[in-house]
This record gives sequence, C-alpha cells and structure tokens, in this order.
Amino acid sequence: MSRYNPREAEPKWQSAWAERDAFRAGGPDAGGKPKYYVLEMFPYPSGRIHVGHSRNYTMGDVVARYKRARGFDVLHPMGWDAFGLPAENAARDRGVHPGQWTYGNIEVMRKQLQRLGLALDWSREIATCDPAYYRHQQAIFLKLLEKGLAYRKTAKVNWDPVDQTVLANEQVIDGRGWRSGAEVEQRELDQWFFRITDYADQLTDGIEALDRWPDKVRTMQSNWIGRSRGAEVRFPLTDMDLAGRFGETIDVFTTRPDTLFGASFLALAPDHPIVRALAADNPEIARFTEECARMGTTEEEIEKAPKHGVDLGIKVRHPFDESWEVPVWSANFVLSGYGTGAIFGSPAGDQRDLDFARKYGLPVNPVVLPPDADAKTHTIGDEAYTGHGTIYNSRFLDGLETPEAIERAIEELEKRDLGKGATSYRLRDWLVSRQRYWGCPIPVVHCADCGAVPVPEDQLPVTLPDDVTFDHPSNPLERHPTWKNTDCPKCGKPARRETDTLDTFVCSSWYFLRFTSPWAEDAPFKPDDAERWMPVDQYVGGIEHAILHLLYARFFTRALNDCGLMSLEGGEPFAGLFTQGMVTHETYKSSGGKWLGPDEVEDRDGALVEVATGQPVTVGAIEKMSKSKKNVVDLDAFIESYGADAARWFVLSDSPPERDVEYTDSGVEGVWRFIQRLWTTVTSLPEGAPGPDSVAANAQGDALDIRRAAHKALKSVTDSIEGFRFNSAVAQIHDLVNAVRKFEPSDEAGIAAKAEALGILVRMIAPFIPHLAEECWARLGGEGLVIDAAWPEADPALLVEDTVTLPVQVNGKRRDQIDVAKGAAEDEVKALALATDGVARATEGLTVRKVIVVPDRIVNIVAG
RNA sequence: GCCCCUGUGGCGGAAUUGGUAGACGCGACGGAUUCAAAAUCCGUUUCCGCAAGGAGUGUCAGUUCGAGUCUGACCAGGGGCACCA
Repeated sequence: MSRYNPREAEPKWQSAWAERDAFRAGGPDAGGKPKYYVLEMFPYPSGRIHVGHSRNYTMGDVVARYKRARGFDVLHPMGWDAFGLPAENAARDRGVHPGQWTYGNIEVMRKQLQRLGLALDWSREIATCDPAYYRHQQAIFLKLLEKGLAYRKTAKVNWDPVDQTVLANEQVIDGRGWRSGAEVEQRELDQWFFRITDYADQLTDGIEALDRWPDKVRTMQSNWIGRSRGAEVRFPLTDMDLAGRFGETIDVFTTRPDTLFGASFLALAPDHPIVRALAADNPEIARFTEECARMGTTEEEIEKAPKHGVDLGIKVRHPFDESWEVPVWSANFVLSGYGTGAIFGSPAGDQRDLDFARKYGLPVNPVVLPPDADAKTHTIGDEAYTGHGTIYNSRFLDGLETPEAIERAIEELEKRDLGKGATSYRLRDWLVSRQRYWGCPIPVVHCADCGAVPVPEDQLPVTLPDDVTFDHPSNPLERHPTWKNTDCPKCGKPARRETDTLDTFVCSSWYFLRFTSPWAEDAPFKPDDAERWMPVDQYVGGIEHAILHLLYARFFTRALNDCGLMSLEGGEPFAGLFTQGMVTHETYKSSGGKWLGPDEVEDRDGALVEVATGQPVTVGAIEKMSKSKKNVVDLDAFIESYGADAARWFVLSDSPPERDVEYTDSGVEGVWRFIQRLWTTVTSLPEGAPGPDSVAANAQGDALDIRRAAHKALKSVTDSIEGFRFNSAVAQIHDLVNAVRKFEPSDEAGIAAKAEALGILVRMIAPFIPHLAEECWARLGGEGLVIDAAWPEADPALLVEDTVTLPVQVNGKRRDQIDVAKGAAEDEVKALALATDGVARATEGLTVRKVIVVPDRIVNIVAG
C-alpha cells in the first residue's frame, strides 16, 4: 500500500500550474467567459504567515478554484499592504531600513503563500510602498483636492502620544489608540481631511443593497454613520448686543421638534464659540470651561461625570412664542462635535435634560403623553418619558401623535423662518494626515506666499528619502535635513514640503481597483479594466475591518466615480462580503510567567512542561493565534510535516467559516488520516478501470447505490460551497469517501461505478485540496490537469430514490417506519402505517382520530 | 443604558422550506492484526435503564397533528455603539 507523500507531490503540481500559467485572469482562454473577482483582504507584511492567516486565503482560494471550474474568468490577485508603523518600529529596534524590512518580509510571505498552493494571478502583485503604486495615490489625492473632497483645517484631533501621530476617529477605541493602546490626547492641529461626510447619505442608503454582506457588518456601518433625522431650530437672542457679536440666533439640532413646547433651557457645549467668548470676561464661566477641558475622555470618566453646567446669563426667545424667554446654559454633556454643539433641554422627554433640570431647578413640563397614560394624572418623577405618544400642553401640536407633530413643528419653523428639517450624522470627516515616515507622502508644498500648493502631476511621485533616522519618536521626515526644502511650484520661491504622510487606510481604499490593471502607468487603473472586473464579487476578510476599511473603500469608489476616474455603477466596491472566523490555539506560560509557543512545550507523563527547562507550564485561554501570545503554528513548519493540503483541509473543517476554529494536534492527525485514506481509496481502483469522467450507465444494485451516493454528494457539496458552508462540504466529502471505501465492486459494472464515483469525488475535492486532487486525477487516468476539468453535473435521475423510508409517528413520537414507493398514494401509505407493529402497540386502547400523511416525508397518527 | 448575535452529546458541530435530533470529525471504550508497539482495520459511544421503555436541543409558557427550527417572557455567553440631542 503506497502512502501519499505531499512533500513530493505538492511542488510538482505547483510547477505544473505555473507552467500552464493557469491562474492568469483575462488570459488567452478567457474569451467569452463571464468574470468573477475573488479577493481576500491583502496582508500587512509583518514577518511570517502562520496557520491562522492561512484560513482567510484558503477560503478565497476555494471560491476562486470552484468558480474557475464552473467556467468563469477568475481574477484572484494578491498584494501587500506595505506601509505602516511596524516597519518604523523594526527600523528603530533593529537598525534596518523600513523598506528593507518590508521587502524582506514580502519575499518570505510570498513563498509561503505559494507553498500553500493558492490559485493566484501573481502577475498582478502590488505593494503599496512601491512608488509605482503610491504615485497614483498621490494623483488621486490631487484629484480629491481639486474636487474639494480633500481639504486642510485646524481642528481638535486625536493625538497618540506613543506613536507620535494623529489618529482618525475610527482608530480610537475606548479613548485609546488602536495600535499603541495609549490614552489619546486632544490637540489642536492643522491637518488634512477627506470629506467623507459628503457621502454620509449615500453610504447609509447604499447599505440597503448589500444583501450579500453579513447583517452584522451592515448594522455596524449604519450605526457608525449614525444618521438622525430631525430639525435645526434657531432661537433668537434677546440681547441685541450679543446678537451683533454672535449672529441673531443660537442654532440647535433636535430629533424631537415635537417637544419644543417642553423647552426649559438651551445648553451649549463648553467649547462653543459663544461660551468661549463669554468666558473671556466672566470668571465663573471661565472656571467652568477650564474644568471641562481637564475632564478625561475615557469611557469610565464620562460615565461617572455628573451633569454639570453654568448659567451663561443670556436668554433666547422661543421660536413659537416671542414673549417666552428661555435661559441659556453651558453644560458638560453637550458635545461640540455633534449637530451644532448646542441643544434645547426638554427635561420631560430626555433623561440627561431631566437630571440637569432637577439639579439646577429648571422647569419640567411634560408634553408627550404615553399611550396608556391619563393627561390629568401623568407626571414626571426621576425618569423621563423618551418614547412617542400624544402631544399635549403644546398649543397647535396638541392631540397629534409624535410623528405627525414632528412634521407639523418643522412646517411651522419653516413658516417662521426659525428652522428647518435637518439630518445630522455621527460620522466625522476622515483625518488622513499622519506624522510618520513609512507612508505615502502628501503631494503638497507649503509656500509663504501661495499657501498650500499641490505638486503638479508631472512631478509625481513625491518619493520618500532613504536616508532617515529613527533615533527619536517624532516624524523622521520632519527631522530630515534637506528633504522638505523645495521650491514653490507656483511662484518658484523657496518653500517647504508637506511632511505628513497619508493614513495607510488610504492605500487599502483603492488597491482592489489597481489589481484590475496594475500595469497602468498614466492612471491609477484603466477605467475599462476597472469596469470589466468591478465590483469584487466575493471579498473575504476579518470582522475587525467591519467599519474602518470597508467604510473608507465604499467612500473611495464613490469619490473616484465623482472625480471622473471611472464609472462604477452603484458605487459599491464589494458585492459580496464574507467575514471569516479566526484560528485559535491554547496559550502557554512558563513558570516564570513568559509566553511559550506550542513548540516550546511538551507532554511528559501527562503533564505539560517547558522543553528547555523541564519546568511545569500553565495552560491559558484558547485565543486567536497571535505573535504576541506566541500561540502560533508556523505555516512552513506545518507544510513540512503534513503538506499544504492538510493545512487547507484543517482550517476548513469542523467549524463554520464565520466562526473560530481551534487548532489541535488531534484535529491535524485526523486530517492526515483522511488524506491517506482518500489516497488508498483512489489507489484501490484496479488498473484498466474506466476514466474519471466516465458514466457507469448500466450499474445495478450496490453499484447503482454508489453512483447515487456520488451524485447526491456532488449536489450537496456544490450547494455548500455556494452557501459558504465549507465545514458541511467537508463532512459531505467524508461521507462519500466512507461510502466508496466500503463498496467492493464484484464485476465490471461495479468497477465502472466506482470509477465514476471517484471521478466525481476528485473533481469535488480539487478546490479544497488541489494537490492531492491532481495526484488522484493523474492516477485515475484523467485527461490533462484536474484544474482544467469542468465541475461535474449531478444527474437529476440519480438524486431521487425509487423507494423512501417513512417514519411513522403516533402523537408526534416515532413508533415505526415503512418502506414505500416514491410518490405512493396516500391511502396506501395510511393503510401500511396503521398495520405496523409499532403503531399497534402505541395505539392499544386508543382510538385513531386522524392520520396525517406528508407525501414522501412522514406519517403522523393522532390517537386519543 | 441601547442595538445585534449565539445557547444542541465529553468536545467542534450537522439538521437550508416546521416532518426520523445528534450527520461528519475529535476524544473515549471494546476488538482484530502484532512477540510487542506505532500505523492500519472492524465495532460501540446523547442520557437513565439488564431490558421493555422513558427523557432530551439554556429555562418557562404558547401556536401546531408535529417545534432545535415559529411566537412571547426570562436566564447565560459574545459582539457593536454609548452623554449623539
């Protein structure tokens, strides 16, 4: 019995595919085929690939190979998200240049991916740190600038004191930097922004059509944009003097204009311009704003901070009643960044407003009557009523339900020219400046006379200097002695280069477009190619990008449409999205408390010990494989022992693709056993048997059964792949292997049936374990390569049984079963069911009241 | 606090439209082979029970001839958002 040796077979087939140039998209044999674009989120070249990373690429590869077999012209490219801070950290820690470190990692990781046998079109490989890539990004930046979609402003921004750079709102998690984990500070700086808020509506509305995205991601995107419909209300200032200084009205945003008659105060954010101005000559207000500025920004601090405010001593008129004066306060719970930075307090209908009103003795006037409440007795205690209801105590709004009252109030505001319907968003513009070296330089020159001047397109790319130092945490470009000195492209006078680089998320916002024509020189991509391949039909990646990357990319395709760089219908870059789960592994700690890798521990007499010291090891939680916890299994080492197919099969087995899968040695052993069993099953077919695409039309009995099993498996495996249920496909393939293994053909017809079943099996496993599939295909005498074999079609006649076994239930409990011809008449089935022993026993002493026959499924007898 | 998801054997999980719950894999147990072991092969494996039988998909109700699947309430775990007006 020969064993399958992946170490020999895998490189052989990989060379065969390469020689055949099989995975080139739009290649010579693509003519007339429909396109299919499969993409996995491209990796950051951080070092080496471990088994955890491989799950993502394997899933994409199954789809790519399957679609290829189904006759699609498949684009399945790979590249490197190569800019980023880890390269600078490596430069600082080890004294290598970030570029050298990055390209070194790329070399290693490319080899690893190739060893995994991925069906990738390597002719389209890109790296975002290559000037050939980022020059186009600079050109895109200039286009956005021209369109007004990129702009510069002074703003309070998130400053990461460890990474010494600013961060986008999306990169601040619980008040901490997403990479460094350092508490983020607020700083006022001059920075570049992308006007993503211009697309807030489109980005929200577009979510609707993304029906092949996980609901979870759609909800997260929608929440992040946070669209609220309501009204902007203008409250006229009573003091003419102040009106002269600040404008005639104070504007607030509200989602509940129906509660305007419950207004008892206005509250402005502590850093609202009016508050700042008043603080200048009012010590009490000044003290308040200083206190607020000192307030921490972390979650707990905000949670714990009591409602706090100061009376500004000014008043506004109610928009619906000139004689009604409303006091204006500043309050610590009002955010300057949302809406207009001002609210009207309607304490009966908002908990924060109520807390505030109770603390400072402001009036609480209920105006919304809950559905089951009585207007005479309804009062507000310590709890606001935030729901909808019937409006009362509100003059012309009285008696209206909340939704109508909102409309009516807006109508009245518009009539009086004191407000209008308005929409507000949680989303802020995307801050793209980073004070880092290893990123795409922003192609702008600052001139004392001309201001910020774009670098003319024919002078692109603005390349990074190589001679930089990393002995200080601040921006190496800023510290470079000469790089920033240049001449103003407009007036020619000495000027200073922009030393900020672009957020690396900009690079990943359009790389999928570059893949469609990576050789384009005078444009980021060829519009024809982009339009042929886009949108990405199936995108595969981690849930951690549910907001950041996916939102930015959706913005980018729309912005590029509007800049005239392409016309992608609908503007959505990713038609289908799949978010795969991680590979997890136990964690280990030495007696000294250090993390240990799986190869540093071993089992000695039932106890885990550290190999090097023999000391006992503590087993920790099962967590996502990560370098920091050392619970990784290196891909090369794995392939060395078990082969690439085993790695691929393992990460697809057991757990559903969207959930995590735990790496265990016994699970890997199981995979190894399966691979060997599959090989022995294939080799058990006698020499001279019909080829793998033959049809054993004359099969009877056992032989017919094995044909049926193969065709049924084919149907369910096909459905499972289409539905991204790879774990189910794996189980169904196991089933078929078990069936074929047990089948011992006794004659020619049997051998033919087995050959047919194996032929189907081998073509079905090809997307999953392609090397073994080739080896089997060759062994079975298949023509050419299995990658060029078409996906088999299940014979519908073999999918239906002639006879079916029906369970017979009495009062919903299974008591017996009967074999009947498929489609047997109801009366016949009924009679057979009632005649069974099980039914006789179970209905003893009872009267049969009703017999339910579900044709070809079940019989249920109701007795009592 | 608000929103979303998930609860099925010792474990990962299957059951796609309401129709035989536990496919497939792991582990465990028994056996064959072997001087012995590894490897391999054959069986058993939801629980209680010798068996007949009974119970069983987080809990409690409900709809239905029939519920893992549908409805309501609750419990537990996970995720997202969070002074967002």
